[in-house]
Amino acid sequence: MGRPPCCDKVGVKKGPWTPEEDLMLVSYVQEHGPGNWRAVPTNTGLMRCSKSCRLRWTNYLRPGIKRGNFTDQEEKLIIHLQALLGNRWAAIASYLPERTDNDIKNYWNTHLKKKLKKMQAGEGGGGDDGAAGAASGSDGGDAAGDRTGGAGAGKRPAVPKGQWERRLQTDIHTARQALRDALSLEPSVTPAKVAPPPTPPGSTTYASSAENIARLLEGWLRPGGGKGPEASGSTSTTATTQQRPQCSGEGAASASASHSGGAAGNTAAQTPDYSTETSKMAGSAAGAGSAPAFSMLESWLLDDGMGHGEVGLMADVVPLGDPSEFF
DNA sequence: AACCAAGCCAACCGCCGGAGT
DNA sequence: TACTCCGGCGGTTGGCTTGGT
Repeated sequence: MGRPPCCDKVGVKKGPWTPEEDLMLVSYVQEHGPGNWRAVPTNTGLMRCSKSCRLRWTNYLRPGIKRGNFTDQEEKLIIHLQALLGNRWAAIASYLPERTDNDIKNYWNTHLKKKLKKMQAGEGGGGDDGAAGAASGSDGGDAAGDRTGGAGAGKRPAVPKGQWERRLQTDIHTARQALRDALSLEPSVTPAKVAPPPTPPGSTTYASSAENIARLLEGWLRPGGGKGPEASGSTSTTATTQQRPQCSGEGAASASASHSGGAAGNTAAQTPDYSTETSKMAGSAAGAGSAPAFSMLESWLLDDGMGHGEVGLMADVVPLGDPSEFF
């Protein structure tokens, strides 16, 4: 009812984030932990909407985020989960702790949708149709969102959150089965077989403090070093896939050590606790690829004992153990 | 070499539910 | 109980990049 906008539109900066802004945000989160986003712009001097800050953090600066290079297994997982859950990207993302819902959503919209369509067009198209089949069974990739909500704008599930979570829990077993099927279709696609994504050049260790981040950014901002500040607009691509993770992920890793629940911790899409991963990630950042993640996936699938309907299973499985196995 | 179209992705927008007062 | 605030989610868009002509 007449709720004011989350931030005044005047004097609020929009558009791509600059490295400086990222730095400010990361530094702030390091100090205070994520959450209380409302206070972020005022406390940091960022001319950004609180929402924008949160988004930037969760989609980009948060530790443990892997960008680009979706593996076959990830693809399959997404396809299956999408078939099961519809366009609940946050829920889907909770099964892929390294991915953000935005990333998954984008990937779905730009790649997977088409892929599935193609597969269906080519029908019978054997190959990986284990996955495709599952997806096509439900909604064929398009308009998937409608399967959930329907009501009104069709934006929300018709069921309240609690119910949705319960439903998700019951879906877990179905999901598992589907995943088992998918993976068993290609038993040869073992972690070892999956070519790890190329190691980003210069990915050594991570910033674990504001200082380090600053140092990283220094190189970043140096005119010679890549695209320079102006390119910040395109924090995208180049800077993104290579340098950014260094500063963001790790820098923030220690930050989240202090994140005391803040905003986190209610739904299935809950973000994992990164508090332990800081240094470990550094070591593994070098060449991990995604293979280990799928070892975890496999063990998750095989571990029938653990599944008492926990939501955010992967999130449970993943960060609590040894994160280094993951990244 | 220049132009155009398609693809991709980061960010924005609006809505909703939960928590707090 | 009613109201407000805040954070989260999914859909959509704008702008940059890449590929084709």
